[in-house]
Amino acid sequence: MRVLLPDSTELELPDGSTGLDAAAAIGPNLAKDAVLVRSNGRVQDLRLPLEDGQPIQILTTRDTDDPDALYVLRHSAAHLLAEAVRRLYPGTKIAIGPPIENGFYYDFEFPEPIGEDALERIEAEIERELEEGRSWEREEVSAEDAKRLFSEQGEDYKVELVDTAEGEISLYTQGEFTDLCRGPHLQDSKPIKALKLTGLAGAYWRGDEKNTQLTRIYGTAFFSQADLDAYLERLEEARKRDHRRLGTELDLFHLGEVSPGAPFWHPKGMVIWNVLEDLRRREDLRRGYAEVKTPLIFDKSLWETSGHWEKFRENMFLISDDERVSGLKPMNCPGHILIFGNRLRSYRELPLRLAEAGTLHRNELAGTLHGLTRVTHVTQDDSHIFCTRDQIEEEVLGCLDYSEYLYGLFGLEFRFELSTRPENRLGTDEEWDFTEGALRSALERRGLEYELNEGDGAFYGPKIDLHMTDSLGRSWQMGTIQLDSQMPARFGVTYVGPDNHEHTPYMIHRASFGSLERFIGILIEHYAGAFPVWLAPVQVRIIPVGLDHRDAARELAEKLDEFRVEVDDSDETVGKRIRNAEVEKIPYVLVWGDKESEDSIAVRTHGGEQSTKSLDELQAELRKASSVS
RNA sequence: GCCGGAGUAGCUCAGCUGGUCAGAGCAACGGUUUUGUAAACCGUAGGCCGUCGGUUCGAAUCCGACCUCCGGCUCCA
Repeated sequence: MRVLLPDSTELELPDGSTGLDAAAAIGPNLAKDAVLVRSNGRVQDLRLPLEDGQPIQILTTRDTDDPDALYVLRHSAAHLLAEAVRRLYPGTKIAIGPPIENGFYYDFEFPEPIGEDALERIEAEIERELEEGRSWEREEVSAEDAKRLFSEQGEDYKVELVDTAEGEISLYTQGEFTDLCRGPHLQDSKPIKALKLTGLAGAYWRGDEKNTQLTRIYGTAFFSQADLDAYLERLEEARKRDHRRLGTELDLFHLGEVSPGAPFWHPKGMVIWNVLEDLRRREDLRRGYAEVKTPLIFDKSLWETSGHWEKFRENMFLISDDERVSGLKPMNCPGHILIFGNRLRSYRELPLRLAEAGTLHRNELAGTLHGLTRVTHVTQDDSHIFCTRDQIEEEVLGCLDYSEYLYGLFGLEFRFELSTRPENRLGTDEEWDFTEGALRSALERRGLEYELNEGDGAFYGPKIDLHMTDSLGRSWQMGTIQLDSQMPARFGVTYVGPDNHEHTPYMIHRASFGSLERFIGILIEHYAGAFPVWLAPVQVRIIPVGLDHRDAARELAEKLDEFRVEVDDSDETVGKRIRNAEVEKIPYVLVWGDKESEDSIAVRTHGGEQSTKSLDELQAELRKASSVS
């Protein structure tokens, strides 16, 4: 057999050769340092036979940044973790332990609960394993043998995994520890030069909260101590971007115990909020949305009609007095449907696009709140488009365009997900074929890449969600486009078609920012608090050098009053006031003293760059920087 | 809701093997200084040590419950 090497040369090998054989044929050092084989984008264990005629690439311990090489390293590290836990805590059952982005974890069922201090002990045990050295043996067995092995060991979770496994069953053994595993793995533990256990958490077996909760131990591993140090440093840097921290430092908002999950917006945070609101209002107008406002509180009967009483009551804040039970709205759709249904509608009015930055309240499960990105007081830039079947695709395209335009303004990176019919759903299969097809077709017509999220749609229809990642790598759902063929029918709203008959409209739920709170949280992290001029709460700060310059500084501020300008004439040195402006991340600082005039203003931008500009030049520059789009 | 942590001045944190343990820096306030591109100097004030209960002669410190926050799981915009 022969394989193709990355430099395009061919390598002749005996039939049935493995990746390790290939590496050895090239050189003994390569064989020693090899961690896995990559072929056509697929990774493969070194111990497995190669396919004839295929290109291969041997990854080694020197590929320290390669995600595949790191995955293998961390996967093997997870097995060391499991071995250590089993030795230290007899009777512990092991579940699964995959590599993940930035590390790995392993899930266990401990006989007794463990605390965080256990991590040190376990880490020490892994260090001991590393000093001793471990090597991995791969073995393929029948499902029956695998089940026998694991049931003898009392490893119920592994037995269950064998039952649901597809394809070959393979085992990896290191030392006295054998695990069910598809691989690939390292040859031995030498490449694991740095390892750290990073956390402890509860996690449900197979991700289902109805199952038993296991204890998950998180860790990470690298090919060198320097890489681990660099990773920890990056984490620390990311923490500095955390919007919760910056929200306090920049005096944008605060959260208080008296109203969990409901932000108090401070003046500076409110500036950003209003810039976004203005932007949204302008775009809604431009794109043919009509703004409405609907009540916060609705009688229970409305929620029964909408289905929220049945499906969403757990997440609703309820109010009751002697007279009646009401609920604070968790969504705007019922209100908008009531506006649509308030009088007879004609097909000539469609598509009817109603928009509202509505205040919603959602009583989230304790333990899920998170700064601005997960709140109980949610402000959605919500709109509902009532349209005919034929209009759906065009409207979805319009929503996609809206989202891409908005996120483009901020230079945000995001990804689309298409969620399709869930098991628990309303409507016929034909209906779902049509609605899913319409969303897919709109995505494809715009040439957008998207991930398919099968079975994750709403009970009333499929949806396209826009997802983003925060500074610590957590993924958040932002905007959403949901196609709904059920809600209008539940409310019995109709329009009169050209055939003079009544028809039920389709409804598209669309939010572009998603929630203003979450969006601002993400924005703070995206800019690390250093907002561009058009978003910055304070755009320009003027610092008079001495007492004599105060009046001139105020005059200058007046000439720049189309911008958000402040004069800092506090009794501090110039150096201190500059520092304060830098710490507050104000984009423009103007120092005004004896040397300055309207023809020559000392300009300092955030970060320290200095220049001299005339008032006209400065105004032109600021106008450009503060305009949206 | 579940698992593991944590809650001490406005902020960041020390004190937490029970007994001068109510502490520091920054911020605030007062005074001196009038400043030229990231921190002038001196002083003052500020805390029911998250809340409630228990153990003890004595609790910020030990125990319990609750609240909130942090890291995850689940759920979600």
